[in-house]
Amino acid sequence: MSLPHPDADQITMPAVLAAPGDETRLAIVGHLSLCADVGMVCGQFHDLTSKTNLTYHLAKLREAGVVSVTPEGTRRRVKLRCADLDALSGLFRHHHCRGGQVAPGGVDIHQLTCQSGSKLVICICLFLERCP
Amino acid sequence: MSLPHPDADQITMPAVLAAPGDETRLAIVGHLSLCADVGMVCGQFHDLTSKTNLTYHLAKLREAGVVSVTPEGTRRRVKLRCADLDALSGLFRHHHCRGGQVAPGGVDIHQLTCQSGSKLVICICLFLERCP
DNA sequence: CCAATTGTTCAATAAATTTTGGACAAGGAC
DNA sequence: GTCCTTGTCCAAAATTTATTGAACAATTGG
Repeated sequence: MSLPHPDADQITMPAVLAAPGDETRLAIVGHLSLCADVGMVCGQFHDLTSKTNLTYHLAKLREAGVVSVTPEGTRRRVKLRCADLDALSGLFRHHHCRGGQVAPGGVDIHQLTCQSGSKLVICICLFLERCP
Repeated sequence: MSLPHPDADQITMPAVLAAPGDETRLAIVGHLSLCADVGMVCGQFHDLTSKTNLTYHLAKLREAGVVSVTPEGTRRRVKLRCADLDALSGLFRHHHCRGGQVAPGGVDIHQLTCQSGSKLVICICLFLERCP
């Protein structure tokens, strides 16, 4: 039975950026980024934290849409949702650039709205490829 | 009198990524990213949270090395440390790519060490420009 | 069917983080 | 010098997050 994951259009940049804002989850994402194609099974993270805590943190990452978790017998395979996150990032860059009339002080960032109609997405440009 | 800021070589990727892992600080960084050249003064964030809480969150971002805070009379100007963060990001990409022999399962990410000798930096590749 | 393995659930606990509001400090304007 | 504005400090409270370990569930292998 598959686990609940947010649809691609339900993934928001704040949630995606907030999810790794914890040392354990950051380490998990770091490991996964090195083998994005095949992912990893839960057992491979046991040196990071306890089994129980791992369950907790992987749920956080799954619920944020950062990873997908797929049962494989008694194991579960975890992968970064690269395609969805790339799409989110790309979509965001597109809109951020469009809205990118930067004025000193209070730019109304509410004008930055994703095309998909998802919740307001706020950028951390320094982590993303900047507009040319 | 200037406020204490970490030197550029004391800024670590985990701290930089973790600092915006809070809705309020994420919003602050989002605002700042839209006017990176001139930054903003504290008063411009008052619609985000209370003055006291703002003091707390800006201290968090300053201590992580994400922003610089400069007194200007009774006001304080906050700016993203773009140059330092770009340097961190660039340095990290350089080393991540060098170390980037990706094997399924347990890649020893401890081999990924910043040239500057700062603490181990773990990448969230999906947020950074990928290696060609 | 039983044992082993993997991972989850649960409630409780601990730790960390965020928020609060009044008092306070520093700089600027008059 | 006084008043105003901006932002800080402080301790306490509230909220959130992370961790724990035993019991449990599902799958696999024999």
